[in-house]
Amino acid sequence: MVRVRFAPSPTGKVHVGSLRTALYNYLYAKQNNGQFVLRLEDTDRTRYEEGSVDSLLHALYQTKIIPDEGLVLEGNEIGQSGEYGPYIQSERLNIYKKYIQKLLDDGKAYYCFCSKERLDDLREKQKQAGETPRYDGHCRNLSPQEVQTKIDNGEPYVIRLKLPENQIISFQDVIRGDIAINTEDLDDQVLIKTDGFPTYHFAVVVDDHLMGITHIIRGEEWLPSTPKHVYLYQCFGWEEPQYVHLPNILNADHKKLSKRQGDVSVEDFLAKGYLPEALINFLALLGWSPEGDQEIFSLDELVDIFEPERINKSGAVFDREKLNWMNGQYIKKLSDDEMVDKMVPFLLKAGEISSEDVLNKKSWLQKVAQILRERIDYFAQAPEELKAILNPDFVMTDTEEAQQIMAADTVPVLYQALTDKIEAADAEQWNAENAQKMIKSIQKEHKAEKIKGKALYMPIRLMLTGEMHGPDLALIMDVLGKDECLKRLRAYQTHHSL
RNA sequence: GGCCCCUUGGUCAAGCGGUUAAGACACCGCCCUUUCACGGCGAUAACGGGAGUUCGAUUCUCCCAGGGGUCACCA
Repeated sequence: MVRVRFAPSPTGKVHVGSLRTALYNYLYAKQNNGQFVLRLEDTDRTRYEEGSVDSLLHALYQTKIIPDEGLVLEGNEIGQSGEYGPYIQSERLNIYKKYIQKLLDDGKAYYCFCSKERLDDLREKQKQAGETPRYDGHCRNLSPQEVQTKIDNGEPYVIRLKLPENQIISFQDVIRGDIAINTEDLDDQVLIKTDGFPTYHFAVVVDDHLMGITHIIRGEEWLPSTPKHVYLYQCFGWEEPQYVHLPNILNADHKKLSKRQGDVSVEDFLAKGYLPEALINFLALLGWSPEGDQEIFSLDELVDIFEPERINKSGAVFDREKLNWMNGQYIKKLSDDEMVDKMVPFLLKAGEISSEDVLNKKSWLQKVAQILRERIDYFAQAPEELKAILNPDFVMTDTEEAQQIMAADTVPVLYQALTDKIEAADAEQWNAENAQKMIKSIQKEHKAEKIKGKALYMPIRLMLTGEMHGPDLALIMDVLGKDECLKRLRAYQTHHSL
């Protein structure tokens, strides 16, 4: 039975790198009919951020990386489900107490009364001497009596792991193979802090074992401390899990992707109108690739073809361009209704449409959405893309080229012809097809003036939208409607006295 | 600095001793087209370096270099 877990800390919004870790865990669990557990590692109360559990759950549920066990969403409430709870580490303090006692009894851990000042001082001296900062074992061999006296005196203490000297600890990583580290290069890690909370290194081992976790799929930054975890498993006589250390996700500068450099949280990407499916698809292929050339995969397909053995060893740069492309692929496949649903919030927020429009102009919105579909990578681009069409108070582009086009002596003729046609048009029959016919008929009727091609379309485009570029003119006219077209034409005329 | 991990085009990557070293994104060019976008076609572009092993190394071994991670009572 495969059991995996995703165990983030509630320290803010969920990072896309974390989402990838969660995804790989999820994929592996699903393809093996195992369980995907969500546990909260909240042993550092100083870093706790309000609301992060909420955003964690929502990020996971929106992207469909839904936990089978542990922290789950029950309706809109956060709950815990499963037989191995509690799944929040701060609720498991008594459990850690029990297991640390066993370590203490076996002489595998010891009390340490060193003050923060002494430790800082020590570290500083070691650094200056060019040595690797490391605990010097000051309290390693205190007698039970000394320990008892200090505890009775109320001296604060931590409990440290008593690492054996000069011993090789080795383990297997599914991606990287054999890894061996000498305990001389490791520190007597603090297991229990002064406040009685466990550190990550202790809690993770106890919990993973107690929760029956078989595979630990996590970020590469944990690789150097894994020997400590392995040693703890050995101390307890527990079966070690399989380790899978994922390569980092990098910035363009090849540094670890960090919050300092733009948006990196799942929430940010979704808020920009990236589709959850696309984000998942992109993340899945960052650091892993299946056989073959296919690149667009649903979550279910990913479950089928995921192979941890094919995960790459080296870090992968998070390429926004490729994500944009992929998201665009997903947008192109959206239905009209889905397009409208996704697009509307962004247009509303930008004030390009009103909530009345949303209620009353469904088919109109669908036309707008169709125009939009092939033109954006993510929905936050929608207002800008549609601005020239939706905003009646657009500003005319004043490039030299545009001015030249509008200075042509065919423009007044064209203006008049178009205005006449539109006025004569049946508002009931107003659509893209008829708009196109209108333009074509102008071309036919003004062969003599050579009003065709660019000289025909570009002035119309400029008069109606103020822009030289944009969607098909007939589509624009359709969306604008008869009255708005006339209004814009006349506005142009009054401003430029044709 | 110690330790650990990594190293194929700008980016993601395939490759697992013998290949004209895939494919995708980006970039550039052409086509489609009233413009832009979409789409289609095409071009440029890579095995970090040095020793081995081998008939033959991108692929195996070692060394070096470069990059990253980690050295907390943070995870």
